Amino acid sequence: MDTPRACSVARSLEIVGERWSLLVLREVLLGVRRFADIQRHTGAPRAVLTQRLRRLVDAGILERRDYRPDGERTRQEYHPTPAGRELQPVLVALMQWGDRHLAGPDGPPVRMEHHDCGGAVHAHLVCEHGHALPGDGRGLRAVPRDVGAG
Amino acid sequence: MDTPRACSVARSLEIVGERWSLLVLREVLLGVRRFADIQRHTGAPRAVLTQRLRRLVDAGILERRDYRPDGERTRQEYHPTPAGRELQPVLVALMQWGDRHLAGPDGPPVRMEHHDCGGAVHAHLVCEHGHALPGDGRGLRAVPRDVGAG
DNA sequence: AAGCTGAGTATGGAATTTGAACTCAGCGCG
DNA sequence: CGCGCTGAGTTCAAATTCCATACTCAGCTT
Repeated sequence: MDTPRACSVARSLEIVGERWSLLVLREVLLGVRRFADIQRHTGAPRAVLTQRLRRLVDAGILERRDYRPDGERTRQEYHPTPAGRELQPVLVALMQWGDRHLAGPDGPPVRMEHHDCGGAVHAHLVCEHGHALPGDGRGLRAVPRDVGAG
Repeated sequence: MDTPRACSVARSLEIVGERWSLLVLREVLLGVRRFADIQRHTGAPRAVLTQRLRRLVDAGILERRDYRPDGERTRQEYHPTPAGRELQPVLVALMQWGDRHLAGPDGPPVRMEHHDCGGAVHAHLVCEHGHALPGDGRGLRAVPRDVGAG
């Protein structure tokens, strides 16, 4: 068998794995809605940003809406869809890894906190029976479903 | 200020955000150690795989070791480091999103389970006081530490 | 009517990616 | 000892993608 492994990680990355995609999503989830602002905050070139936004909209991760600020003409803004919001754990996990391993002398630049209690939020691995797994994934087992004892 | 946002997501993606990097890591975490096998399972071109492996090693995510299978000469194999294992939550989060939103008719191709109890494992958002957040990140608040949005 | 601004398009050169071919080392066989 | 095989890359040209800069277009404000 020399076909690459069938895997949801690969499928997800085909959609959000291109450069800038996750940063665009980060901005939108932070509440930044407009093309120019997203461009400024991410640093993505405009042409690429156009492509990415289109792709994220097509994938059902963002939604493009018209709106009309006072004294301006109709603009477009990008909102997260439910599917887009469900990528939060990916962003939080990436962020906490970066915080741990790549933070500069000033420490993490952004803190994610629980709106209700102010506590720092982390992505944890938990099994359906409520057992917590360590952050390094020890105790985790991958079970392919189309290989082996078929 | 027109500099892009300082953010650990961006920093992490600078290291693991290139094409193939996370798939290579997935393989290594699944126990695939050798160049040719990683190449087969991911589908990455050899030249790119060489680059990515080197970069992951440089970043302290993988470690390259020599070993000697019976009847063969010395080979190299790639092992995850602790920092590499700490990316598990990222992979699990990506996988669960793909499972939910991109699974084909056969359902998810791989299942992550808790070695001790067999229960399905998920990446959850939890605050330090033990409060669980919903998977779509509602109740999550980002607090920048050096930038004001207005 | 002209100017300004947000949201893109157009464009051409630089950087990456790709697949296919090539290299190199060393073990097992004869 | 020389030969072929295999794993782990390296080289190379073509295709793709990325990037910076310049250009367009709509419509509100003056």
